Amino acid sequence: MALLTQAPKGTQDLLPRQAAGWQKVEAVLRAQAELRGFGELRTPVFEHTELFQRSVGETTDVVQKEMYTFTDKGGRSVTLRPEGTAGAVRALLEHAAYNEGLPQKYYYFTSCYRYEKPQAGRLREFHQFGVELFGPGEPAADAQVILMGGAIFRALGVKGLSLHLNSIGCPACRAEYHKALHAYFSARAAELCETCRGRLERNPMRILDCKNPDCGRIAAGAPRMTDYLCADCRTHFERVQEYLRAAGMEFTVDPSLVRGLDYYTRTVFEFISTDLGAQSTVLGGGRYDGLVEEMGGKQTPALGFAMGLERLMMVLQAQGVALPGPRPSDVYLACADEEAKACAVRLAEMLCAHGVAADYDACGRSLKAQMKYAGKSGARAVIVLGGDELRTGVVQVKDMATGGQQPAELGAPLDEAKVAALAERLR
RNA sequence: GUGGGUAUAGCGCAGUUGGUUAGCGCGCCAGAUUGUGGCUCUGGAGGCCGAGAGUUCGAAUCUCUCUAUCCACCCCA
Repeated sequence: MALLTQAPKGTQDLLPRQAAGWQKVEAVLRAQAELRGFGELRTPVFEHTELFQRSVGETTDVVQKEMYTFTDKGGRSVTLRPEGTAGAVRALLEHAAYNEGLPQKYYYFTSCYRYEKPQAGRLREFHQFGVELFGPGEPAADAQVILMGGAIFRALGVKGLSLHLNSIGCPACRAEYHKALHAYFSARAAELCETCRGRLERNPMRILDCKNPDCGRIAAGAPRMTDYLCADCRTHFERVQEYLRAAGMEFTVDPSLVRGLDYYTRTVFEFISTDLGAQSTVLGGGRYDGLVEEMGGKQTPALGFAMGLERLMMVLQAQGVALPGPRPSDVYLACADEEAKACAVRLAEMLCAHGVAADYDACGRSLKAQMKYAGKSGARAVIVLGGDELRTGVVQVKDMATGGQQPAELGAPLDEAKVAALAERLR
């Protein structure tokens, strides 16, 4: 197929039929965020490349091989955002929003870009809904964010998701743990797969996550982060679990749960679906208490999550959750002859001004074809306009569900008050 | 970046051991006595059979290369 008529690899169009479903889902997400005191944040699609290098981490796959980076005409290196947190932190610092008082609670809808090979649930342009909290260091914030995730899925009617929870500690206790892990895996390096032998030096925690059965077997006996947490981190993690239990939220502590972005500390979590392919995480997030400081701000506890909207839509689809289509017309104005067209055009605008969805034919179709279109498009009512109606100022309002007709007086010419009365009936 | 699968109409698919005008369903458009949808019937439009080479009298069908797409690894949402 010609390049001209094909969207770039890993991108998707949403036609009205799908977009209507997205709007519905977005409305639910927005409402859930606003219920909990979050306000919307909008940041640019591209940022200075350095922002992502610093926040996401130089050694991560995202930064090393997945970013859409280019030099603009002014010689600056900019990058299409691969995730949403970096921009949120930058905005917080740039506007000194912390001076307005903490906490700062943001939610956002973003498109994100990663140069990856597409597969099920993985695109080059994908969309996230996310939240970020700046300021709250207490485990109650972790609970709020996680419970909000659960509430979103409940509100959308998604079932069967499992919540995986872990703590990867603070830099201090994680260093201890890394040492222990490194020692453990080094002793068994020969049995590990090739990629894991590479991970041994770079990030031994990733070995825990390896799907190779041999590595999995070895990882099962590896030291657990939870056994190495310092007192503060341990207490924090226990509290989070306590609050979740108190709220009736089911979860499993998963010591192999590791996040791929460098900024995470302490609590990390994922909502995982069995209705997706290999990319089964619908929502992932955690705490990043060190990031604001790393970016040049004051030490500020923070946390958040992001959910993949394409993945969410895939789960909804797989579970047969019904979503609305485009809004059908409240009334379709069918013209029996050419003279009626001017009246239809005017009447439609008058009805729209009253909030009534009114449409009419502009393809030059026969009356029969107009009726057919009205029926197919789901119009709730039809008014046929022709010589009689124009003369008498009285129209028949046909209910498309029942087929019954009721007269309505509109006046000849059209009378504002009478049209308003009709609008009231149709709405 | 590394594997494997698949490419025929807008969508979903047939297409025999290579054989002449490439089919089916849905959808789309138009008709079925004059100003009324859904059901039914009739007709119609729409394909360089992913692209390019090769084998052959003859290729949607066999071979090779490329491209796209899907799935998986990796990684993540």
